[in-house]
Amino acid sequence: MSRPCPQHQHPHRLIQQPLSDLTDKLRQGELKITAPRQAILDVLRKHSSPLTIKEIHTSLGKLDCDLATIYRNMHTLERMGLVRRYDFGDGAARFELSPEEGDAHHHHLVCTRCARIVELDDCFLNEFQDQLARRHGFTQISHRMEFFGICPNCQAP
Amino acid sequence: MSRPCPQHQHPHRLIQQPLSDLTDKLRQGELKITAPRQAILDVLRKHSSPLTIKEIHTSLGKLDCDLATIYRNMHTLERMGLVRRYDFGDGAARFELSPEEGDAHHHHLVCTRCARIVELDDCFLNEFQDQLARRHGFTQISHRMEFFGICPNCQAP
DNA sequence: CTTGTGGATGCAAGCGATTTGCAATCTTCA
DNA sequence: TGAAGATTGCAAATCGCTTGCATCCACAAG
Repeated sequence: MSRPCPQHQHPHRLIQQPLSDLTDKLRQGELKITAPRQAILDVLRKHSSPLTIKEIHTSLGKLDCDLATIYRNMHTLERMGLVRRYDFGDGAARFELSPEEGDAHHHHLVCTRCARIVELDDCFLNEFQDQLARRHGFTQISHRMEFFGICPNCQAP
Repeated sequence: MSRPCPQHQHPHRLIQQPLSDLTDKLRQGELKITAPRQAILDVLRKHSSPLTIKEIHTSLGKLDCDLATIYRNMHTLERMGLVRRYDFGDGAARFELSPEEGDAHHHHLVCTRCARIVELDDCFLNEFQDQLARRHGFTQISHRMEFFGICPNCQAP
């Protein structure tokens, strides 16, 4: 569903080797392995919570690539299913590495004071979405859901 | 919680008359009753689904006030609790009149093709939020949740 | 190892939504 | 009616993000 062009299989991809590394997945998606690309994935690997483009950019440090490059890459990686996009409603998209194949997606609990992010368990909305589909005749139902609050550290003493 | 300056009660507000009209609520919030303000509320009253700033602006028709005025007013009205802000992820905030006092808030099911919006029933997340609060020590938990899909009319025949 | 080709990048300009500074205007209460 | 402060209009600025274009680089074919 998020894998592009399955009909244009290149020879080396017919060998179904285990794809343990993100680099392999890049190759599998016909993407060139470039320095910015690898660096971005490294940054995401090092962080557990979703990062904004700006945060990714500063985390890149010495490999100071253009913001446009990061924006373009996030689109590409998202289209490939390697990263997941979140929207916490503050106007800046956030990205994190997709959960391992087969894992359900999850949601977040965000502290509105310090921006600390708690990753919640698997999503429980599948059944509800099925209900919605039946009741309203919609197909391909998806959702966005995030929780906000004030974390223990930020509550007045 | 969203009512500002309760200590500066003006005489006429001490008479607890029923506030049937939004105009009264404006007055109660120490807001001046201006033409743009009334017109914006009229527009929202006439529409059942959330409107973007642009939609509000064109709906205003002959009372063609500045976009900045609408933006500023939406902030003010939101802060007063008179309107509610929604974010469907397309980069434009949407607003609708707050549900009547005591009514639970609701969520939306948005068609990603024609933008048709189905208003869903009362929200069922209160209990889950309480769990979150207990488990993670957060307070004042709120959430955003919207559903997306393809409505019956937009599905290929 | 050299090379051709298309994808990828950097740079700068552009875009849409939203915000803000400021002077002029209007609502409201005394 | 008049003063004080809120509100508006206008224009410029911001912010996140996108795009056009020339250059560059990864990579596989020779």
